Amino acid sequence: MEKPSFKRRKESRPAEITAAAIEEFSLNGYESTRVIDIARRANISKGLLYLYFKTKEELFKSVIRGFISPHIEELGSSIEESNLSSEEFLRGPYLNFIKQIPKSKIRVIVRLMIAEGPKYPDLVAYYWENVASKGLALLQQIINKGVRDGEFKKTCLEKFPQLLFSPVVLSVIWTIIFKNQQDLDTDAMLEAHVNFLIDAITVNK
Amino acid sequence: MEKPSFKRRKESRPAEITAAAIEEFSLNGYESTRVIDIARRANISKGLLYLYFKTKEELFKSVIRGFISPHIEELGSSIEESNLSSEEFLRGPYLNFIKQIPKSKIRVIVRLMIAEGPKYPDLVAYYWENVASKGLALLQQIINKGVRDGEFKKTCLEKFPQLLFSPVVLSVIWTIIFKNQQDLDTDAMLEAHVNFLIDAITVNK
DNA sequence: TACTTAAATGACCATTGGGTCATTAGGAAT
DNA sequence: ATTCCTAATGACCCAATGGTCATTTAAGTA
Repeated sequence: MEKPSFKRRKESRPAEITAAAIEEFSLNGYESTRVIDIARRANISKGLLYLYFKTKEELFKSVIRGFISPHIEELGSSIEESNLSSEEFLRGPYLNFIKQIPKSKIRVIVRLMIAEGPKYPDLVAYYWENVASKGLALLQQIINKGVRDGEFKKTCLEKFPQLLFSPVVLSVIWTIIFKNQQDLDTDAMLEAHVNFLIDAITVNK
Repeated sequence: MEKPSFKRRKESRPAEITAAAIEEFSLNGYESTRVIDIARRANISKGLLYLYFKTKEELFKSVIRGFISPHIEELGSSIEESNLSSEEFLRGPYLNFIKQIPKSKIRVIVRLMIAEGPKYPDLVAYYWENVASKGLALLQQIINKGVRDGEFKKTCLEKFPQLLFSPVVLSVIWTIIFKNQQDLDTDAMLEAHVNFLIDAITVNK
């Protein structure tokens, strides 16, 4: 347990540094985070950090990329279980997935993308291609399937699947900004929204 | 027109500086914006800027506060015209109001609040008290009135008026981040959303 | 045990950028 | 014209920080 002692651990270093970096970046954003603080949190010297990452910027990008991959997986696996009806999918895997978003560290990514995105277009492009566009396509797919199967009516959700997702965005932003002003029960809100939508677009009655 | 020449213009300086600051902050965020760049854009020296604003941080706060006031006015005046039914209000003044948000410089404020908010709690508090909470209250008021008047059904919008607003947030974020990836017709989306909601919650049929 | 490799250190460098202040000069008043 | 006040300047100061590199030391090997 103790301080693991400053031994040689080539393989585990990058992950440790990355983890430390997430913490620091999430605390202060990119610019105000000092490399030395990341190094200290990772229990290494500044010099060693620069042995594994060429620059602060490279570390930053590495952090974001590393953080995204796991979520792609998760997204992918949701698609697999698609023997469910569209309604079942939305009420089940989809709702569960989005419920955890405002509570997870995805907040950090969102904050960093908004704050630093304009300065790192290649990062945004990466994020778009690997996460956002895929998520959007998934939503569209689900909705279209519902319509095709006669489960859902034709609505603006076909054209703007973002509307299904927008409360998630609001939840994330809210928890970043207004955490100390007013709590928002994001679970309840997201669930209410899904119920509301399904109620509004299902065919029968 | 020419360079206005470096004359004494005590009264107009603060506004000029503030305007320049908005531009620069919106370009680079808070940290990466250098005071000298703001000064240059305002056609003054760095020293003069410090005659009108004690620190970079004070200037930052001043910018945000100055930017918010006008929008409070606008919000206020919307309430005045409340001889409209809730549906009319939503389709009319409300829709017009939100349509312009993703196109206006409010983007800058949102970006800065997300990026720097955690570091300036007093700014967030100010923003919450003067803008966010008021806007939320207005929404709630409209919805409640609709329900009271028998115009709307009882729905989750009563408890989560944020759901009415969430596509606006998504639009703003989208235009900040994915401007270069994929355009989003925010006008169409916001209009579609309002129509959709009203359709789903109006009582008759 | 002696030797070698490279992981790890931290003192150091160079630059950047917020903030200051002695000095200059516009323009109003006499 | 002369004087005076202060808006305006920009050279300067210094703390902070990203990045480097000569040196140290852990650990594998013969």
